[in-house]
Amino acid sequence: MLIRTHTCGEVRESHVGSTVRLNGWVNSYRDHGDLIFIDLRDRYGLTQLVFDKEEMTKTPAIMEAADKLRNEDVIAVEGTVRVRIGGENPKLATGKVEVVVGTLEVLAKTDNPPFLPEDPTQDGKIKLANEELRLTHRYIDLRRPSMQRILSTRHKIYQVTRKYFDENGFLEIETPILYKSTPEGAREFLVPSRHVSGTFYALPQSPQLFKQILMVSGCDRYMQICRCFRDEDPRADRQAEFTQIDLEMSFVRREQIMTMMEGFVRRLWGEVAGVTVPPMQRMDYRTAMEDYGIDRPDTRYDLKIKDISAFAAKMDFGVFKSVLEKGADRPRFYSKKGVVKAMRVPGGAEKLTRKITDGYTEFVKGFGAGGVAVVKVIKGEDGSPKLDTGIAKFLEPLKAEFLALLGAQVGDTVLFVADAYGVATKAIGELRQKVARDMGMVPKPGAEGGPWNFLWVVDFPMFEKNKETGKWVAMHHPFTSPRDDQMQAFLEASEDDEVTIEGIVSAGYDVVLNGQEIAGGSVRIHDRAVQSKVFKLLGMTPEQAKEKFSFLLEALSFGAPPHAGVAFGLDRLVMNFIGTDNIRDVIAFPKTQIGSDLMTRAPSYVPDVQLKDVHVQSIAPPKA
RNA sequence: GGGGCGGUAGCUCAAUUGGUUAGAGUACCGGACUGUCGAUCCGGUGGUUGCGGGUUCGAGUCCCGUCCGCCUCGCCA
Repeated sequence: MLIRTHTCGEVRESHVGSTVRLNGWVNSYRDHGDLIFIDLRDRYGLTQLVFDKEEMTKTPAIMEAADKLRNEDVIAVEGTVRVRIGGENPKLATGKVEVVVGTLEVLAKTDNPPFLPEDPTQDGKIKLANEELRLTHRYIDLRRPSMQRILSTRHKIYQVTRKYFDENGFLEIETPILYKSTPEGAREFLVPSRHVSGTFYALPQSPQLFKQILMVSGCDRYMQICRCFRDEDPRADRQAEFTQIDLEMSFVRREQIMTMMEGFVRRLWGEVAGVTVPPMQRMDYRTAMEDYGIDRPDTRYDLKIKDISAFAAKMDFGVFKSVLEKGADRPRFYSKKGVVKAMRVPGGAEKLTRKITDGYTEFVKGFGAGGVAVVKVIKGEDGSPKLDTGIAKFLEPLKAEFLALLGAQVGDTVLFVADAYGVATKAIGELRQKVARDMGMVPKPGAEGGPWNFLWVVDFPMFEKNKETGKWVAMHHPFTSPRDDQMQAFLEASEDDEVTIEGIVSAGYDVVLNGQEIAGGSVRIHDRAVQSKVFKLLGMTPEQAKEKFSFLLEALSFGAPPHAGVAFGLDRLVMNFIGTDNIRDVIAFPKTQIGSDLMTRAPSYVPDVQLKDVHVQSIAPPKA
């Protein structure tokens, strides 16, 4: 075989006159009979090859072989670099030169490929094949230049991550993939044991407990780029199998680990995107929920939400009145109290047509809310603001107060959602994001010059009530510590003191980037008594806690240092750098919505003998 | 588990809204061509319209079921 001396991306004018060998795939061919051009591709780029009959008088067989070359054949060539005779191709980095082939070796002929690994063009003349087809033949799809760029960006992130944490004294330590089942939170993937019939491992949702135990082990600073598994339905930005940058530090409190994380974010964006990340803002959970209706606010646009319940109570509008009257008045975050929330949309009067705002009602219904009330502020005949459409007549008697309350001006639309606190908050929070998109207020970061808005969200509640069971569940996870100044109150709180427990704030923190959670973590509990109390509040008996987490509780009782940690969603980091909304784009071999790998056709049926080995019997009907 | 969208040559899409033999571009096959770079020109092959039922004189089109893919609600400690 003609082993390559250069890649297809590096041949330049400086190579003119020299003999080179190239290996790669036929990207395209232009056959003029006795003159054939081939664009040869590898992951570094394209180089034009020329097969010229006049130069092949001694080896005419090469012309015949070149004539038969087709897209995606794999070849090796040896030839001479020269300046292009037909003029430069400015689209290619190698566009000033070409290689006149003297020797051709066909390394592999291809069958007619189901699609060609071409990136879509701006003009729409080249379109991507179906994702389904591309995933089935992912080996072809990954040849696309943009997929190669994604894989290399991902690689770069791995390298910067390891370098940063290595420089800061972190040890990279692998934790088991065959984990203990701890069925809190996400549904787990189970793996049956062959040695002990009837028992199962679970694949880790995260290496949470092992990394805490590494702290007890004196490892002091740990990191790992690890695969995590959650057997829940996926979304455009969620896969059952995903990658985290996982870490944990000993002898720190919240401030120290947040500083370490910010340093990482700054390094990563600096090295991968050439972006200087300013000091990150902080927002407490309560403010996020009140002003943005979500725990991961997108601060690239303003569109703040305002609770106008007190004002709305003065309106003679039946819908608002009945909402405000219904619902138990519970004091904190998950109050069932009826509220009226409003959002002023600057410039909305023109852009948000009746059709669009009608759509908003359908939209919020999806989140359990009844609908969206609308009012427009238009210019009256005397030039002063006038309320128009929707609920204008109900607002008219309180117009001045209303305009002042929301700072509404001519040209604005104000949208209202009235419902129980939790429903209204969620609905208008989601609506806020939709309105921002509809209004064209969401700039794309990176290439389009939009901002990278990083934000810490802190001071989450420790616990929330499960809507169905009415039991306490940990908002983050049950190993999260109360904030230091809350510890005393937490330990002293009686279990049935719901008001106090609901008000306990944790030492957790999330990193939010442009409305997306990219990392989350917390100071952990390192005191066995605190951990036991959390388990108890979550409804676990001491026996159950012991059965599930005895190793943790024991570890905590044998000298556990104060520690804290974080996990970054690596796939989402890549998505941000690449600018895609599709997580499958940034994973080499992703799965579909029902968890199948279209290329390998996993999952698959296995022979009964294999099941018998692991003491499992399938209750599913046999399938051909 | 719920809601929505989609599946037509290898690929990307059409098919006058139920009406003749399901078309086009591209890919592929054959031919021509020495300066192309989306090469061009000429000719050709290629379809159980995802699958199974039903309605109808007649179904790619309507109905039911099913499979697959995507988006989404729930879910994701």
